[in-house]
Amino acid sequence: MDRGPTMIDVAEAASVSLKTVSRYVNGATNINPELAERIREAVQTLGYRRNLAAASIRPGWTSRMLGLIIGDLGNPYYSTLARGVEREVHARGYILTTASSDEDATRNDELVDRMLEQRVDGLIIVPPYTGGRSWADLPPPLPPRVLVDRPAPEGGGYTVLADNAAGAARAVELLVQEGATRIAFVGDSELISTMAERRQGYESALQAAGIAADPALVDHGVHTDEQAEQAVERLLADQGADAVFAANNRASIGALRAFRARGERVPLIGFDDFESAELTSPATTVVSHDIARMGAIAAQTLLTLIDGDEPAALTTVLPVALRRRGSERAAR
Amino acid sequence: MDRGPTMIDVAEAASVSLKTVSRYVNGATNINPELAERIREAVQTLGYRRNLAAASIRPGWTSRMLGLIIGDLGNPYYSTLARGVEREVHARGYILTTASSDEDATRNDELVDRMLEQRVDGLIIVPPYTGGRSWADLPPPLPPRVLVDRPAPEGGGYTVLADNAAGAARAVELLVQEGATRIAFVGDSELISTMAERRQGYESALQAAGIAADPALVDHGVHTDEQAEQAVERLLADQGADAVFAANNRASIGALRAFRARGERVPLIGFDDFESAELTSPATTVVSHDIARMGAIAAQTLLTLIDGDEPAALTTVLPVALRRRGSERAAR
DNA sequence: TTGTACGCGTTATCAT
DNA sequence: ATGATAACGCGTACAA
Repeated sequence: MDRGPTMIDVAEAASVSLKTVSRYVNGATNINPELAERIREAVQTLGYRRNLAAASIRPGWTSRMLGLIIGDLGNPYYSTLARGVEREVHARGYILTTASSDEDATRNDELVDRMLEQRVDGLIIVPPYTGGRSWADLPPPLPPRVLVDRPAPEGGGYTVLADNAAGAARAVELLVQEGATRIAFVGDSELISTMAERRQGYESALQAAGIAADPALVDHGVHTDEQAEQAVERLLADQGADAVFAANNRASIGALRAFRARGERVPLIGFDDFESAELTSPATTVVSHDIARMGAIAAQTLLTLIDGDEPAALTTVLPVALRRRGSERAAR
Repeated sequence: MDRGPTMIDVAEAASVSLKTVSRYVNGATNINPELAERIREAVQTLGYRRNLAAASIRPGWTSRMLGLIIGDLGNPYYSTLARGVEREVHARGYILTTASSDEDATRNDELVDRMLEQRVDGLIIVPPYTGGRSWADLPPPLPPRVLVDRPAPEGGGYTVLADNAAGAARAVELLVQEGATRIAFVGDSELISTMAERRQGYESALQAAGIAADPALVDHGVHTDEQAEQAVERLLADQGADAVFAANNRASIGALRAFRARGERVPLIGFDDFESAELTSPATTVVSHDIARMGAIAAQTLLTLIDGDEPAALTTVLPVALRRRGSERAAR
């Protein structure tokens, strides 16, 4: 099998030593222009291509590869996050290997192992919901790591988060202000820290409004659009909910489906924006944050660590904004 | 800097030769159980981790890394595609380095170079709209490559596509059937082959229906939601369009926005499904194909090539389905 | 079955 | 400024 021309071939073709070629390829300045020209020519005619894998095994050298592990690349939320990371790291000459953990701790651990074996220079991870190995249990040496969207189950580490509790509280506050008293909470498992925080924001806003929280109005078992639709249908029919706080975009979409199927809607506010929130009737009000920016900040934090510098903060909490579009009001 | 324990360290700790450790790590069977146990122990206590980068430079060994270059990871269309690819290659033990070209040929070429230098075992590429370097101009050795979603500008190579012309024709056919005679075409640049094909399907369906194509009803200058909104507004107001064929999901969303702003809609069919097509009123009819499957097939084709086998087809064309939801009918 | 010695493509040391 | 040579971590002839 042809492995392509190497530096040695280039050196021979240019009648120059190996080291000089290495210098040339790495952009060293102190090279005789005449030799440089010979090398350039040899590189051109031979079609020489650097072997970064070989270079990276040298002491002091790195792969200039970063790893990103998220829940599901197919989910627009995560792909937007990935895009934010990508922009930042590409600008610095890194390439990104991306992988989906499917929120499975074992899968996540396997991916981490694989990327460590591949000798990535750093890792950005959205920790899976629960379980899995603690970072501290891994044998050194370990590259820098930054957590995004959720803190690590075991805590600790550089982390970039959204202000989930405040966002949820803000949403519930507005629903109360619009006259709702029985506000349903529809979301994913409480084991996910973002969900726990949103739930907490929901509770505290109710408390602040002097409304007793009714556990029957809360559904934490929603993983898909379909489950969300059923949950909302049930909460409307059986629990007399007079407003819905949808704790993620799947829940929002499920709620909208339930409204449509029922031919009747109640005030709704969702967490996280979604592509066509403005196209629904009425347009859907959401609390949301800049996901791409969250990714970019995580990337910046990681690159700072790789440079050996100290990031500004151990935990960065991003603000959440209310995008008021109409769905928070009662029908008609 | 600590580079971590190597095979040599493990061999010493287990009082065994380097080669035996190598055998153990690579899962060879013919190993003295006693030595294997000693090695296992040493690996454990030392926290040994394989260095895949070092292994990959050996002759006959590969990086077990694949490269994926798409237009924009942030676009749900491409992230779904990426997810499809990911599923397939992970199952085979490969990791995926993903990158966005932003449809820029130069950027695309840079990314290709970078991945070749990183010695990926194969490449899956959504070719940028136009220009750039021909694959044939690259010096060998080159890993296998598969094109997805669009053929290479220079033609050739293994390619996986959707049946764009048929899909577009199907959509226009239905709009005609519903009574439309002045159907607007709203899409991105004709330089993109998918767009050219959809345009062609649009034309041929009109012709088949005996309707003269009016170039004034065609807008190929739409790259964003906003531009699509403006284009549709203009086509409705100035050109008397009585239906809209939106040639991609950005165009669909722009059309829906325009309808909303105008307070008046006309029959609409879009190309490519989008997250909340079912939530609009009426629900949006689209022609679409299984994007994740397209990615999976591209991945399978690539893996077949990597195995040294011959893929079943040089070009695979995936069927497009009509999802009828209501928006193809006239208002009220 | 196990070990020795070498090569993979690159960069760094050190002498020239 | 340039070149000979030694690593880097690993897998494989080939010998034992």
